Amino acid sequence: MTTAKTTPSAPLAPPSMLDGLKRIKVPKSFDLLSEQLQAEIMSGNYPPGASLPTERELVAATGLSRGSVRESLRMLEAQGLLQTKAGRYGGSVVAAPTDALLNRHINVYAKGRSVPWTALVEVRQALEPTVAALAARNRSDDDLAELRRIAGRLDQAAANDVPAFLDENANWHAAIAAASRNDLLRALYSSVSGLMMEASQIKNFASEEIRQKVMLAHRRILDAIERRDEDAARRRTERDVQAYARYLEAVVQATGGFVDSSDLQR
Amino acid sequence: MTTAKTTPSAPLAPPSMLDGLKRIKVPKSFDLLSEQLQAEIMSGNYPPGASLPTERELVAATGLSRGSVRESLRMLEAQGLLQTKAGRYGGSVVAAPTDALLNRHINVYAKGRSVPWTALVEVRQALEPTVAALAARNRSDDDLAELRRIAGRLDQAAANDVPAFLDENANWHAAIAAASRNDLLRALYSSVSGLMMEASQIKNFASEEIRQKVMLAHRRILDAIERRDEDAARRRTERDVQAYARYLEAVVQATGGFVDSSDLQR
DNA sequence: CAAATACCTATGGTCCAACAATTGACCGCA
DNA sequence: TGCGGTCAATTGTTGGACCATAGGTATTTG
Repeated sequence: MTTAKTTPSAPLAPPSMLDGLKRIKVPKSFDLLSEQLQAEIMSGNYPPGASLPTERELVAATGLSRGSVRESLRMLEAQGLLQTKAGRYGGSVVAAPTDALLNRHINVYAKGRSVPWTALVEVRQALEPTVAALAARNRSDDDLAELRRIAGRLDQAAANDVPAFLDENANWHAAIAAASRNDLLRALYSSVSGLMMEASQIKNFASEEIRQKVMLAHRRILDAIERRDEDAARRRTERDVQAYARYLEAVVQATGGFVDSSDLQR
Repeated sequence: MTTAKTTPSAPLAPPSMLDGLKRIKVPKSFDLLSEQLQAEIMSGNYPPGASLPTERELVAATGLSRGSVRESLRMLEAQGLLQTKAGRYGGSVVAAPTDALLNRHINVYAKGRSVPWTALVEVRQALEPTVAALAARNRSDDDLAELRRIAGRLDQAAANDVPAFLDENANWHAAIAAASRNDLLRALYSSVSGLMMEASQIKNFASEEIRQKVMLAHRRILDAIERRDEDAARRRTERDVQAYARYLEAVVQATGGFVDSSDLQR
């Protein structure tokens, strides 16, 4: 090393060899393989249903050990990209990511970051009016029939059966989301909605009065969806969601505490 | 076996032993462990930063082999719940799920399911007005300064530097999302927004005229955010997003084709 | 001939043991 | 005090072996 390194009196600004260097991350073998496989799959060369090579073939192709190969496969499996079957003619098959998987990941994110309850309400506030509007636009007759059935069961349960009411309410939201005919929107909305429901149950949110209001609100929205009136569906949902948000705020004020998702943790 | 099994003339309705049985799914060891660890982490007993037992301790505690334990850890790592370091005093520590991870999962979902471009637009249409409104409500002075800087660079790039323009536009959206002070909303919006940007780039969407309109729209929204005018921010964003959607529809009509996310796949 | 049955075997699932690579802490020296 | 080397615990990776699973196929059976 030259003495210039530490002498402050160096005549020229010493061009350090360090300049061209950045943080070096040593990749792990299983990371490399899993990224490679993921790229391959997402490139479209392996559509859902396509079979991956067997573990032993991957071992031969990559030069890695079977353990490392398996760790890579587990990573893709955890992301919902793969599904693995044992036995002869088994193996790993490319899978279409499911709503349930995305739901889990959103759950992990929300709980892991302790996303406050208010934030969930805000996201719902953003999504639900559009969901309703799209449902009004794209619903099928079957969707409508299903919504009617759920609304009926909701009416029945509203009077005395709180658990059933909450359950049917969840079904209601899921059904509207399905009717919107937008996979991504449905998945996102269902996740957030489910997260909130969970919180509502814990907070014992379904008073008699609330249940009645929810019921009526659903009826009005159902009406708009039936008439395929997008604007009405959107406006009515906006109103309901805002009312809910205000009510929530009042409750938070009343209980004086800050309600966050840690309440969700059993 | 009794002969009654196949005789149709059995006097009584034969109460079959099969009645109480349902489909049995044999669990894999690594699935069991990973679920157990995930439950433990999400229960809050292990907040981000907490250390998990070492692999060999887990082996001792569970009776599984180290390979199975490692496969479990890889699954959690792929979900963003863990981060593992090698070396003495290394090991697995609980991590707070990052936006990047959720982004990846949403990408996997959208591309894996070939979510059409129009669906992305719809989700954006749902999220962006609320994002803008919340940004107007919750922005800090630093947020505002950052937005101003980006708007300035956007103006500069609009005339001739399309790549820089697209880049700064992405920054703009990210900055607004950050100013909304809602982690989940920010993560969801950034993901969807990024997905759309990618598509826009490929479709060569940034004509001179469009760039000018985008610039003006941003200026108007920036103004509303500066004045902390939630309603204005929401309304203006709604208008812009709708205009964008209509423009998109026109382009789709013109090209005559159906544009879906498979265009994103290289 | 048809149906039930018994193998057959390729594939993932699991375990074990060993060694390599990594990395923070510790210690000794100048 | 600061620097460098050593140490040791922990993950990373490999190889091999055997078990469990499950679809196909041949065989037996009626």
